[in-house]
Amino acid sequence: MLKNNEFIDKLRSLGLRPTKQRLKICEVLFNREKTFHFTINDLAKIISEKLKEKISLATVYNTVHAFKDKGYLKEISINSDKSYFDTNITNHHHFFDEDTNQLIDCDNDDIEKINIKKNITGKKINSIEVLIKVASDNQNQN
Amino acid sequence: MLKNNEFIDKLRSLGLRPTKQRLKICEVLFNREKTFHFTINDLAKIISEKLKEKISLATVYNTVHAFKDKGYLKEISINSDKSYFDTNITNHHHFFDEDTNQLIDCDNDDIEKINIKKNITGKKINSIEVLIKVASDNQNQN
DNA sequence: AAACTACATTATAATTATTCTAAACTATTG
DNA sequence: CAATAGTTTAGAATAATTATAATGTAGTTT
Repeated sequence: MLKNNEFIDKLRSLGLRPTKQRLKICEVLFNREKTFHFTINDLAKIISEKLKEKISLATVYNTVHAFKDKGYLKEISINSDKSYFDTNITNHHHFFDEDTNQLIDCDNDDIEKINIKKNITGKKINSIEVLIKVASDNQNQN
Repeated sequence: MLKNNEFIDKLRSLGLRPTKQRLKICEVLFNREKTFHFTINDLAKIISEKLKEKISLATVYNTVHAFKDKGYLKEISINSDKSYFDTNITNHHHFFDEDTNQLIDCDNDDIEKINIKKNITGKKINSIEVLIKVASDNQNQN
């Protein structure tokens, strides 16, 4: 359970002012056992249900994007009409359960190192993301 | 250069009626040397510029989704406000150039086989997609 | 601590991507 | 060629996200 002061320091170190709203959002996002995968809408819903005072949807968007830009959150590549974010900012990959539309972290140790033999000239690799789509192991699968 | 008859046969084999609109879209998508990465909007623009007769945007959506559902197109997972599609339906991976927002096919031989040691129980793996984000190789990179 | 300034928050409007609707149209089958 | 099931269409509807511009607040200066 992180303390408020820790969030204040963290935000300051990122060059973000520790406002009331941002601290609340930190609590919701980072006071968890497991990493958290969410859409802006998920987050807004949690906030509006848990918290007495409301936070404007625009602020939720602003905050999530500020956190992402500063590397405090990670955006995940799945094809979806919404954007997914992840509180786990370490290099890791994902399973995507097509039955339930759920994202599941994939331990880095569970995938053998990915070796890219050829790169685009003049470019450096910023990230390598693997998305493993899974579905229930039945017949008549599409 | 594929002939109209080939598209007609292909569509029939997929259980899709070969309509005038679908055949035009086939020409735009599949009469190319290289595989083609596009958004619906890209495609709609090409159609409206190249073709005399217009195709309704709804039809472009319908067609692309029909093609995708039948496995004649592939949808690519990148984080974006739009969906990207690919005329290359074989198993392959992508580079995403963050400078230009361009998708580039990654030859399967250019990535060593990806070994997943642990899977989700009761689920089968439908696909493994790797997205390698690259950007220009300068200092002061974010 | 008052005043200042740059950054944040807010409600709302605007925009963008996509899906829905229901009427008109057309490919296929008998 | 008539019937019908699948398609196309324009436009409305929805959903996610971004822009706007006024108000508020954190951090700094005096």
